[in-house]
Amino acid sequence: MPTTESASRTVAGLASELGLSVLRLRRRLSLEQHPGNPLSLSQMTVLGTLYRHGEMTLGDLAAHERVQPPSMTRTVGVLGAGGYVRRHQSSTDGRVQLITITERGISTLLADRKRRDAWLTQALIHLTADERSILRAAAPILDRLANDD
Amino acid sequence: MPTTESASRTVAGLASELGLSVLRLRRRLSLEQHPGNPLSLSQMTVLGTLYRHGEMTLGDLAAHERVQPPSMTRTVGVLGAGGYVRRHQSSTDGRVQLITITERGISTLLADRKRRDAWLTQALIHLTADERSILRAAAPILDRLANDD
DNA sequence: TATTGTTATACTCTATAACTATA
DNA sequence: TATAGTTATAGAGTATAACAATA
Repeated sequence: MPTTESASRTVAGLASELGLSVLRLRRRLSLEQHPGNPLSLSQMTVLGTLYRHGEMTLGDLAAHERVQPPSMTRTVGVLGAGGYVRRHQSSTDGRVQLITITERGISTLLADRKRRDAWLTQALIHLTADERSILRAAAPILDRLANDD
Repeated sequence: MPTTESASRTVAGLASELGLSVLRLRRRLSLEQHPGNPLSLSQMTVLGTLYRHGEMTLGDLAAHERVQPPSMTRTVGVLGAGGYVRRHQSSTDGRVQLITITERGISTLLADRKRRDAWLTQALIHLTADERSILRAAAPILDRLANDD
């Protein structure tokens, strides 16, 4: 029976193990973080992206989040209905919808993050400082893997 | 506007960034790895767990994968219909369903992993050796975060 | 009664295809 | 014609509630 350690010695093995780890952790994150949070993890990433990048078109937002436009239309629709984002047409191109995060979106994002990260923070506290350093170094690499073309 | 680097300096910030990174990478993995693969990432993790642990009850499998029993009933049903796993009642407890991976399940698991990991492997190749080392060290830590209580 | 697993049902996130409005 | 976004529809994966069978 292969173990994480032995399988990770090759690049392909690392890819495989990383995929499984990411899936399981993601599942746990979206379950464990939910109670009491008004927004899903997906919705929060959209708010986070808008918070960082400022005004974006719906298409750019979809591309950044790696979802298809109809999916983003829906997500933005829900966020807009809740008052977390605002949309307005571009003055130079009537087809384009520009999306911005509202004050309410920002405060919700920050508050939600706090609550949402509670258990992961708790879990991280139980790691050694070295292990946290590894994760701190790994996070941006994971992000690049998710976003690079 | 916060950046990944600045936000990660605190434990809570690390938790937040890690959560976002994991979500995005997971989304990309399940999209990019799909074409040509008969099994979903979720189904594969079940096969992987059975491959490692050998015979398991449906309940233990659900607990290990962190899903509710009805979800696992469905997943195992699909895998059983495809001939990837076999189920038989416990001889000592008529309520218990014991699940094992079949030869077909094993060969499919190994073959699927190869194809499924193709793009991630490709992405990993573009990293530096140091970056790969970080991920190699991070994978088991992520797994512990996902599985520890 | 308590436990294991199943059935019935519903929700979230995502996709593709077809469409509208604008360029 | 081509592009930006929407509407309609569907599928995968998950959940909760209620149930059946067994302990």
